[in-house]
Amino acid sequence: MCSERAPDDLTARARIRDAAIRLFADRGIAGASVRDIAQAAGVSSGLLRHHFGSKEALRDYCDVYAKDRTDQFREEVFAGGKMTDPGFLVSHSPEMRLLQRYLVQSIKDGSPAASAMFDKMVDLGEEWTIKTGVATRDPRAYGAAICAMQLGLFLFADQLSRVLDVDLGSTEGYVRLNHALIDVAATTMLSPEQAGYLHEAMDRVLDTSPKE
Amino acid sequence: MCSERAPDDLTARARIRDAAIRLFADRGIAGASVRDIAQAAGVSSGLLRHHFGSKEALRDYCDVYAKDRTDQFREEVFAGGKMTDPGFLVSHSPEMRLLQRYLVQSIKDGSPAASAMFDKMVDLGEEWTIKTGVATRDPRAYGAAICAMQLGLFLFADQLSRVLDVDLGSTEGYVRLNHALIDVAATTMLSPEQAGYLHEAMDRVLDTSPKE
DNA sequence: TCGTTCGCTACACACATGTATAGCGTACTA
DNA sequence: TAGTACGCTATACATGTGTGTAGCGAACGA
Repeated sequence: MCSERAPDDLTARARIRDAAIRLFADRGIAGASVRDIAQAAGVSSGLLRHHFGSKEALRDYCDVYAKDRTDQFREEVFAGGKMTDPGFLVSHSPEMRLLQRYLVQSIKDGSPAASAMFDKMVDLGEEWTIKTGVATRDPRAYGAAICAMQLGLFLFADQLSRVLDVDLGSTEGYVRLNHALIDVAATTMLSPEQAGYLHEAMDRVLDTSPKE
Repeated sequence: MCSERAPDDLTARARIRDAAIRLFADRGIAGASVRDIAQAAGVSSGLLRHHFGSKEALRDYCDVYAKDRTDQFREEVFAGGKMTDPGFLVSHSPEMRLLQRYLVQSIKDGSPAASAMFDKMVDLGEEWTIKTGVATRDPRAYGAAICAMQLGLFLFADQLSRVLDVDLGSTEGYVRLNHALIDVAATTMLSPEQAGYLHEAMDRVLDTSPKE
């Protein structure tokens, strides 16, 4: 799709994997059947089983493929000397955007491999929070929250496309949303006074509702 | 659950609705079968059909119920004179938290009623963005983004619970996450210079990749 | 050249799901 | 008191799903 790829990677096995990633990303893991995937890859469903054994095993394979491919792409970008926020850069490639959508679905449904990736994301988010000195008493929860929010965004792509009246899969929609996200990251939605008030309110919640 | 409720609302019909909302919230719309819902409500699946006609109709009923109930709760809170951010307050009630989780699932899967609720959320977000003078050129995208991120958070509750090692369904976990969210809303993740640089980078993306 | 592996298809099995229908008992009413 | 509407169950049907198996043809090595 993007960088060089082994020629024999256009085999049926690779086509199945690509079709699976696309359908999983579009419909969620449970929403894509093995027959749909096989048909999208232009093969029989038996061949899918022949190559991967089961739907779950196919998903595992897609997990490691998506992770490896993403890491590889990230390294290429870094090696290319483009030293801006990697989190933003990675998603500029259509292939990376697809893999990202897939990984979000996979993380949401919670496979071991995907959960491990989420853990790593949160670890990085926590490190970043501490390193940059964000004003929070709970860097881990802070990092986890921004990770989950970032990922959650992808799950509402359809709704966002409708509300913004632009296809978020297109470059135009993608750029428009990212401009907004930059603004979200660069602005503040609560004043320190408001934040303090809300923190106190939350503590009161903890005190007044010990039951449940 | 929370405020007063008509006594005859404990009928099988109501139990089905409550069970549906709970299972839909936990497993997603497609992930909860009518048989599971019926069993959770302690009735036969035939009765579910007798009362609601179809799974889709049941979902529609849950949509309007959740919406009405949320609006009602919000009004009660406002009438009670507690004038803090309603967005936060609403979710302090366990029932409201459940309904919120249900609505997130329903919006994600995109029923007409749920889509209308998302539209309204985005409208409010846009208004708020303009009214408070947030520094963005695209208030609608800004409002839509924060709505989607807020909702998306709920879809990763399991992952967040694992990573933070606390049950997000408990008051303790809920409070901890909300403290972090307040910090996210009160802090800035990008300096104006960084934001400006990224905005320029995004514009360059728009220029350099007209194909696709 | 023969045998074996391998990519691949067709088909079948068991099960879950949404939907549909027949029928039973009770409560209310004319 | 007879009839009827209603709440409710049991069961069946059609379909889609993941999985399993039998078998075919080509390629490749002994």
